[in-house]
Amino acid sequence: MEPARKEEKRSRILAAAVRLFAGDGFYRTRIGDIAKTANVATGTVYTYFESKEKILDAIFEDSMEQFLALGKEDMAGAETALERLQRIVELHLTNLGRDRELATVFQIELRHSARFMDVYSRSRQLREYFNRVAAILEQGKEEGTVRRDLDVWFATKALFGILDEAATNWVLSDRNYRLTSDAGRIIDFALKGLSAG
Amino acid sequence: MEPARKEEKRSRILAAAVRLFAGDGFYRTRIGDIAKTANVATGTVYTYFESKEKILDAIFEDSMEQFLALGKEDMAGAETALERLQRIVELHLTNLGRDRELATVFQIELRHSARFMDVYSRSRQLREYFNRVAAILEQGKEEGTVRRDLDVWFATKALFGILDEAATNWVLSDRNYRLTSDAGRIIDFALKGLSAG
Amino acid sequence: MEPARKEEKRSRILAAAVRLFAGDGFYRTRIGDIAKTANVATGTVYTYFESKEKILDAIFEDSMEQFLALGKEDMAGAETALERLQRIVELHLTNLGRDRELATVFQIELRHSARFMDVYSRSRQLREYFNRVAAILEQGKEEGTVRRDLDVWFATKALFGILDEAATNWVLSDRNYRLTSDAGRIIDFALKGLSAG
Amino acid sequence: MEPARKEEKRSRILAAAVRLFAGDGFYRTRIGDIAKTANVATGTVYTYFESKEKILDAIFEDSMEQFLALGKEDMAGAETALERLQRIVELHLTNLGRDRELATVFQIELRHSARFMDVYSRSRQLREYFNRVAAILEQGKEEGTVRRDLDVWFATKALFGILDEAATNWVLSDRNYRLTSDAGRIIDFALKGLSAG
DNA sequence: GATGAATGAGACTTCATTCAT
DNA sequence: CATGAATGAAGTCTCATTCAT
Repeated sequence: MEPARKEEKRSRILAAAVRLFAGDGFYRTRIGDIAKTANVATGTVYTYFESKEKILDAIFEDSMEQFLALGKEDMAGAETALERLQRIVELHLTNLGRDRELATVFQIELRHSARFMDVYSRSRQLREYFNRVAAILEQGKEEGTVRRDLDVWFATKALFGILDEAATNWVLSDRNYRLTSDAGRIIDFALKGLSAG
Repeated sequence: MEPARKEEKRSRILAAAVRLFAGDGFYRTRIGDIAKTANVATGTVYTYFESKEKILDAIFEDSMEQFLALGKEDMAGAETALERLQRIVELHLTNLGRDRELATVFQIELRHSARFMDVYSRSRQLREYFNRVAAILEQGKEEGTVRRDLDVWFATKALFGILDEAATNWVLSDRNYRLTSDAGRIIDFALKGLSAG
Repeated sequence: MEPARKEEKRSRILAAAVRLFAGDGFYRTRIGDIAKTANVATGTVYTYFESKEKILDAIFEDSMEQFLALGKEDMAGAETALERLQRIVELHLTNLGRDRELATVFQIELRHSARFMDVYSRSRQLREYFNRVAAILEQGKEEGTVRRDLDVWFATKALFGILDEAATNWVLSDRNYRLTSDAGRIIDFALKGLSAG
Repeated sequence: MEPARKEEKRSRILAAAVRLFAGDGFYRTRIGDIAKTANVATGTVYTYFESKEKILDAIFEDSMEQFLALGKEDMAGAETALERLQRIVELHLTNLGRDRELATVFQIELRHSARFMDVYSRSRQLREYFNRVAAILEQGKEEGTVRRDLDVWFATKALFGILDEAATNWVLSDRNYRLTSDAGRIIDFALKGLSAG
């Protein structure tokens, strides 16, 4: 089979998995159902993925890779740290907000167990993402737009926590709003904090 | 059997479940193992809990209840919004930081699936917690220590996101630090934000 | 506890068992439910009966005993074989038709497995019953009202088969009719058969 | 897998189930034992049957279908109602008498509970059987060989009751006789009844 | 490479029975 | 005698994975 068709089949399996994981959860989704949804035979899934867990891994990796690539493009015109921060926040939200099912997998299904969490939190891609945010904050310090005494690594995690909470809330929400609509408030909070001073 | 002994057995089962859920994950933990760890027979677990999921529910509810009760006591001496905020942040971290296994269950195992997440995120206790934080921020607005234009509900969630991320990082971390040591940075970040201005 | 109260408790358990066996079937009925229905504790059931199966046995035996006793009384005025036959058929139907739940247990639940069937079919009481019917038929032969060439034992079983089928049909029927209303047709069929000659 | 091999495997499972249900009873037979006896893995049973109860259903349906088909063939040469009656009685007994284990399942295991009984007694196949017998009796009325005042439907059930009782007795009997040997007595009884007149 | 029937280990839950109180 | 919490063996069904075709 030519590579293009193979790749296409792999994608179909991955797409089916996202759909089903989001709907029924990782543990309740059966490989057979993924196969059926992807219009392949059960055994075929194993031609593309070693195990059910590896499918989850692949969803994470593929999506992160794509997200990081998008990030590179998207950052092109942004110069100042604040512009860049705004961009990266918007990208984070746009990216997750584009596909609720994928977002569900990211916000919930990828966090099944300590083992999973551990693997993902140590992943090259997530570290790369954190490094980019941290770099922006460092740049801000140099520019004088970010306060000198800020613990950059801590702030990076804090920002991630806020974005993550926003995304999870969106995924679980009954209301029908766009996730990106949170961008402004997130930036505002992150920059100025709560205090009146 | 006198109530005290019954209660004690229930606690033993719950404690065993926390230990095992934290170690092996919810799905990989067998009821039989919980029973063995709690020194009761398998069937006994079902005298106290309808199902494995109900055990998870009970861990959540008991711990949240205790946390909320603690919150009430602990807030006693705190008058100003900022004092109270400080207290509640410390309480959140102290409470989770006290027991790494329980924290693991809270930060990871309780987030198994959209269904679970949904149930927990809509729980009376979590809402009560959010309401308390929101009330503090409102108080701050009245005192003039919190800026007027702040979206209180959003800020509550953002703060929770930061605390949650800190807790999850602590749970997954190899380093041996006290979770409460993050309190200062969290307060600092939450109050002042990133920006230099 | 005085004997009367003991006996009464035993009866309550038996009555509860009949009700539940008829409704849910023997295997699906739990001892605990029988106890609850009888207003005693689970363990108490075991003071009166060795096991769940023994409860079934007791239902069979008690009811058969009562039926046979009734038979003796009831037969009093009947002299001729045909009168007696008529009486015994009516008694069979009246007795089962009186209590649909007990009838359900007799027609269905007592026939659970070859082992059960075997035990009941060899029971002293059932044999006694068959003997009485056979005796009536023998009497009929002597009187000249029953044909000489009849295989009495076979005819006894055949008659029982007809009664049994009628009872089972009644138990399973949706229609609301009295089981005794079959008596006439049964006697008619048994006496004259199908044939026109 | 070609259909023939699939069908063969299904049959093996069914045959194993008949053997074990007859020997140990439905409730005491484990799916794992059926599988072992049929030389397949436990899970394989579930490829062919949804549940243990469905296996029992399949035994009933397959056997009844075969019985009805046999009935059609066998009736070919019989013209008069009495010939046909004779044939159908013989067929009933031959069919059950051919395989004691299958007969045990039919006479005992299929009658587990009111629910089961209900389902089977309302089955298309059993009704078809009753209809055939009833049609024969009607034919007899027209021919003048069956008495005009006979309640045909009742007589059908009565005849079935006699056959059923004979079959059950055979299944439970220690003596080693052929079930068909009851045919003559059944016909005799059914035609002429008990009475001397 | 693709298929999907077969595998069989595994786990939750049930419930008859026991026994300390 | 009565209680009912505790026991733990048992069994159905599931499903990730394999492999012969």
